[in-house]
Amino acid sequence: MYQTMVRAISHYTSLLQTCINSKAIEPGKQLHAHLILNGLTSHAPIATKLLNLYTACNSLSNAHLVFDRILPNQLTNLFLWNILIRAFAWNGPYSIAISLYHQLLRGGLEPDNFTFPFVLKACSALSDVQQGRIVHQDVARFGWECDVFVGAGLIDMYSKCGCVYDARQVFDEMPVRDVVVWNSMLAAYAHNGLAEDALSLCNAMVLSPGVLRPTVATLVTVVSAAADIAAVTQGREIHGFSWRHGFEGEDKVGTALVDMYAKCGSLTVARMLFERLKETRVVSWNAMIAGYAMHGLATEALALFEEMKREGEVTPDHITFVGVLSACSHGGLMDEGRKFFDAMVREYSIEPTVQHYTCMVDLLGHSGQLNEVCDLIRKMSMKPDSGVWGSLLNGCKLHGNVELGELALEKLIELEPRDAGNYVILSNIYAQAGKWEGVARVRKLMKEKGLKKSIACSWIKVKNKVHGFLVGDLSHYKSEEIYAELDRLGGLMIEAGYVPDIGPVFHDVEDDEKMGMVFSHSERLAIAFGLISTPPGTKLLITKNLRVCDDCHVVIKFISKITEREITVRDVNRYHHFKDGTCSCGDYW
DNA sequence: GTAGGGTTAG
Repeated sequence: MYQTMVRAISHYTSLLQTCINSKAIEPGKQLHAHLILNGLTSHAPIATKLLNLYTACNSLSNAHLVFDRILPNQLTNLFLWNILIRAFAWNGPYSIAISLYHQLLRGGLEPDNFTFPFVLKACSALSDVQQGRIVHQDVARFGWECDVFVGAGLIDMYSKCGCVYDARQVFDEMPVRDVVVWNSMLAAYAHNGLAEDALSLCNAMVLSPGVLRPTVATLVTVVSAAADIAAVTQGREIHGFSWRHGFEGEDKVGTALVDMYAKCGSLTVARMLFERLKETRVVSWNAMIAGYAMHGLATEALALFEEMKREGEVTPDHITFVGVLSACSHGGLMDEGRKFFDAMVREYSIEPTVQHYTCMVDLLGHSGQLNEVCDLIRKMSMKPDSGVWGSLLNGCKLHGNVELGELALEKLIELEPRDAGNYVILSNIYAQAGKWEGVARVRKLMKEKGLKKSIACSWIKVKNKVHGFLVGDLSHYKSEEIYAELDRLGGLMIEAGYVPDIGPVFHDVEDDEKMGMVFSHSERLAIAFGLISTPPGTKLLITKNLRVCDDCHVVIKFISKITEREITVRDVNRYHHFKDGTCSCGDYW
């Protein structure tokens, strides 16, 4: 009798394995029904296969059902728990993974080095750091802190919850770290806006005596960190490093490099690397298209999109269209933008996301079709976010529409009440329209809420050192020469026909700022420093944390002509390439 | 028999 049952179980497990291999859920379900009739579902080998089948086919309610029928004596089988928790941690609902974990503990079982990474993944997916900390305590309680898999899981959990210092603490306390632990920590920095820390940790990793070989993931992470802060020098170093270490054929690294060079303004290099990629993948096309778009090179972006369609090896996805639409938006190509938006929905059956709507609002807003913007916003299937209202507000600023600007700010206050930048834009709209009482009202509102405009700051890298400048900054060791250079250029500019435009800006500055601050805006200081510190003809790259103001934009155009320099300013919104008195944005930003 | 990290937009 016992022999027969063992044979039957082995027979069914192999049948189920066939179903798992081919993800054949229907035959699997028939087998399951058969097994229920024969009372075999509670046997661990069968239950395991059924669980595997349903998780492989993403049929989690069935998996749960199987689990519930497992005999009480099988509930001590940790392996079964682990694969069930894994199923929910990977596919959701994530909260079920967590409640199963607690159920497991209540049943008196001890989680192991497999359980923790799974349940931590569920915490990450929910960004639930409280739950994550509870699990962390359990990790310590059960003595798994030194396990590299568990450690990487903890670092990743803290990182995804935005607690990068907790992640670092876990990292520091690990006695032995493998390459994935390092990669997790690099990613934690990179994804939490600490690109500089990611880059220096990468240096430490490469130099550390453990001789850890970086992996594709290491390089992809740090290249994208360099891209985030437009650190072209470090990006180039990593590029060289990856070539020397045999990663030149790795397309994923290649794509990250395409993105990095594009973000650093070297579009020719980006394109060259793009052409050298071996596989055709949609991410690579997207990176290149978006690269052109962010520099206002709409023609190139759209030509590449057409080429992508012609080659037909990859299908455009929703991110491709964010690139295409933002190319249209930055290039002021109204009709094309509409055409692509329609094509996206009709030909490619891509549901527009809020980003696509933001591009369209930007596009329509720039060309002054503000009523159409309102129609579009009404038609949206989701709640407009701050990006959408912010684009509308910017459109109102460009076209001096006070009423709609007020509406947009109202919505923005609901969504991000502490963002001073929005108030400043509305205040500028009032100022342009000569409505000084409106300016005063906004200022009062900001004061009541205790909001301060964020301090403008610009950076420039000269000889591998980053120099930062605040508005009106006098702290730089070359301050005197910087202001002298600005004075000298100011004279030349006026000769060339420059008329300062400080009207709106005067009403836009902080109360404690003095009139005339516009002459010492941070980007001008950074540019002047760049000019006096580099040989003639050197291109300058400046990064700014806010938008470039109207007057600075005019001034930089003059400077580019007078000094015969190419100047790139990467503001919070886009890139401006100044050359020979014009800007790539076509004065349109 | 189960496991951790990575690229494009915003």
